[in-house]
Amino acid sequence: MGKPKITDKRWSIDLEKRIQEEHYGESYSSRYSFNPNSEKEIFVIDTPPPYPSGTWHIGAVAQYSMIDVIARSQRLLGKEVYFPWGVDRNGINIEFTVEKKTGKKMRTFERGEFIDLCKETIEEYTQAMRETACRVGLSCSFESEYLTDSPEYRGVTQSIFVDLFKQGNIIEDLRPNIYDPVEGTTIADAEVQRISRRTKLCDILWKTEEGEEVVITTTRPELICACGIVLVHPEDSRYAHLVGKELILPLPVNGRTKKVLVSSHHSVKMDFGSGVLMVCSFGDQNDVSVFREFGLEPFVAINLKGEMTDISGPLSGLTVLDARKRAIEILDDSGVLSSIIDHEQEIPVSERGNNPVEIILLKEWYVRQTHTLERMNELISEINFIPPRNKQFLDDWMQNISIDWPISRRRWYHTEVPIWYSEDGNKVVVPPSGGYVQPWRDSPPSGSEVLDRVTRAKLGSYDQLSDELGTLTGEEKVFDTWMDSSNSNLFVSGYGKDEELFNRAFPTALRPQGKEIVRTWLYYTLLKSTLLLDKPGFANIWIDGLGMDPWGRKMSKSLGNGIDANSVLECGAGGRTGSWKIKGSDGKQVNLKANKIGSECFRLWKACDAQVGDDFHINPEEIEAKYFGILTKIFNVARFASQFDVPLDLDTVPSDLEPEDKWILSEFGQTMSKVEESWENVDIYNAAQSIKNFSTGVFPSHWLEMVKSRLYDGDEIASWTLHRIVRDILTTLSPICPFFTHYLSTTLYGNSSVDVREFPAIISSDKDLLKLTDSLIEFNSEVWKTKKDSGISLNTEISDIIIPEELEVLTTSLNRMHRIT
RNA sequence: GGGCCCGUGGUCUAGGGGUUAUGACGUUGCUCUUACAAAGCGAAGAUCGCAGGUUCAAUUCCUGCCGGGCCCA
Repeated sequence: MGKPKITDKRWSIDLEKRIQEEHYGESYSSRYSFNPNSEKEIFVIDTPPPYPSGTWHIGAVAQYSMIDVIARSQRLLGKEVYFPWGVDRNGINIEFTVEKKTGKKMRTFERGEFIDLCKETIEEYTQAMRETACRVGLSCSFESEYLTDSPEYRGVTQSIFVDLFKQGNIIEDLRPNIYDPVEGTTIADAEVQRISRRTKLCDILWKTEEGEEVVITTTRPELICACGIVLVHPEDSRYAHLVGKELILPLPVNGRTKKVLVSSHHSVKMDFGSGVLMVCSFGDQNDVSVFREFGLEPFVAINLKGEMTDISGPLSGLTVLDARKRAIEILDDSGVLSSIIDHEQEIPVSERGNNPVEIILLKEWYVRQTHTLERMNELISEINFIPPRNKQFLDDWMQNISIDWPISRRRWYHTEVPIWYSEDGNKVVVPPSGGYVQPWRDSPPSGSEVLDRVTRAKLGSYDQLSDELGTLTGEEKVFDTWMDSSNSNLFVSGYGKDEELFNRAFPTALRPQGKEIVRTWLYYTLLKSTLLLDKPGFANIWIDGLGMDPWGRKMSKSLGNGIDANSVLECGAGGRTGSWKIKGSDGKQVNLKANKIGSECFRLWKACDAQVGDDFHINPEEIEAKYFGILTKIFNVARFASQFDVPLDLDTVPSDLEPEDKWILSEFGQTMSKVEESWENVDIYNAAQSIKNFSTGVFPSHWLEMVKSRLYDGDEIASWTLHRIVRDILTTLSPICPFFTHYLSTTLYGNSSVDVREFPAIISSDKDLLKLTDSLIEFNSEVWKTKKDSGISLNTEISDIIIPEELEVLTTSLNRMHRIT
């Protein structure tokens, strides 16, 4: 026994930062890097590459820190873990940022210049994001960082496109697509959001050829020129006589018939407005399916700039909104506007630009998906979902898929569609796999292939046939960013570059992600695995809930309830406290304050406070109040232990353990089996709870109190038991609190618990001894209570205490502990 | 309009057909006992959202309703 080796009085954020800085030094990559040639079981985690956009959302950081817990716990179980660090940098977000910064729209730039600007800008954000990643303690392979806008990553996306194209699973076609006219690009179903908005609901008088008046209710009078059919419900007796007749369009049109047929269809809502529906190409998805069902030729009413075409007569050249106003004026002037009322309506907008979208006919590239859903479901059924119920999000989404996935976009800072067209348009040139091409400014590289554009039959090599193709046109369009993101599991598992690794590592061991991107990232990734390899993409899929504000609402800018990740992680550093102003549920501002949180407390909170898959409330005040004390407690247990000499051999169990030592080792054994099982099942919550309960509960309160006098007497057996348990607690807690346990274990034992690659051996689990626990706790409480009630301090001697029969084996220690005479 | 999740002491939360329902924070009383007052040891505090149903037995299963949230149309 001597002075405590641990000199700090308690855990602090400054100490945490000091350890962190040391940790991310030279030893870092040897600690956590991935060895693909390892004999151990390979465990590849397909981490979600975050998108750098200024600040990193606290909910996402919380989620990410739990992925780190999984990575570290799998290492502890002896697996060779690849925890990649990727950054998603393609996409319209960074284009918006650059547009905002420069005050100029993308298309006013030269394309190459704009791309360079995007790259520079995103680089700054990438750096900040990496710092936060380190601050929260991620044990990623930062040294092999991948960027989705790198030539290497984009090259993989492009070769997968070529493979799928040759297979026939990628096609080009002229179809109605969802289009964002402001940003000038097609978007996919998954990128559409709905917002509530006030619109004008117009009742318009139409006339049959015979002059009978019919009221049609619509929010889109400007689309009358694109009307292909008018529908009533088949059971609506009010309008049965109209079916088969023709109505005259109430607005002038250009270059099309002025009459449309009335028919019946079950999709019509009888009680909406007049119950008569005009179907135009294309107001919404229903219109698309009606046009398809009735075999109607669509009219092109809106062009790529979002302006009305010639067909709209007097509205021609106006934007959709202006055209709507003008249409209402014209209808009013001609006396056919019977009423106009304000109406609350959900309208579809683009997720990225928040612009109302239109459905227009466009020639785009598609990944075929409707034909393969059944096979996909079969493969998905082989995957383990954590928690199982969150598979529902995927099932729901897949049930509603009815059209192919449009993958081409008319933007710039994305991966280019790697294809060139021959002068006659009948042949295409695709690049060899491995490289990255930019067809809008490059010629096809040597080794490219020439294919028939329709049949995809190989016609020969580009090197031989280049003279016969005429002037090539490079594709100008780019890919949906999900086309890149959905290769992440292939990319990190070695697809196309390390076949041996890929065979061992695929299906990828784990896909961790939030439930909000099931319909995009998860779905598209699984689609690719099915089409390309006919395999399930993953062994396990871990779907976590979302970080919500302290009152259970989604954090968003408009609600003013967001919390910045760094403000929580830095809370308490250098004596600074944290303070957050958040709008409460009643709309009033609420002030939250905390003195110290940091990464270790933050991670402990997330691990202990929410079952995976549930949405979690983030309240910094609560994080500190509930979890900092636990760190203090464990810190002090370690500090207490540090005043007793560490036995030379902690691995060999002494033969002369006292009964109380055997008992606590059994209790500990039970905890450890539960923790090991939880780590194996990727069950962070139960692992965390078990460690926490043991190390702040029965271990210090009962066992430690019982053996204190033995320890002070220099009893080596008690000291062995103490150090063995403390060492193993630190080891098993290290996935959750890596810096905290690193510091304590290094100081006490000279080895860091974050370097352990084998789960600690379980010493004992004697069922008979475990039975003692309840009566021991009860007995101790009674003695403490008795002393308290009689107003004597705990170290005062007491007599007349009878030790229960079942605790007889512990008599000596209990007598010394309570000073029973 | 549809789907999914949730509703357990003041707050957050575990659990799950069957003896007095888990834990934490907060509240409160006592205690600076050779690790720990940024702590310890006690205490109080819950008709498990409401109404039905199944059952010998429901907080747990079922139905409906109410409330909150997320997603989709």
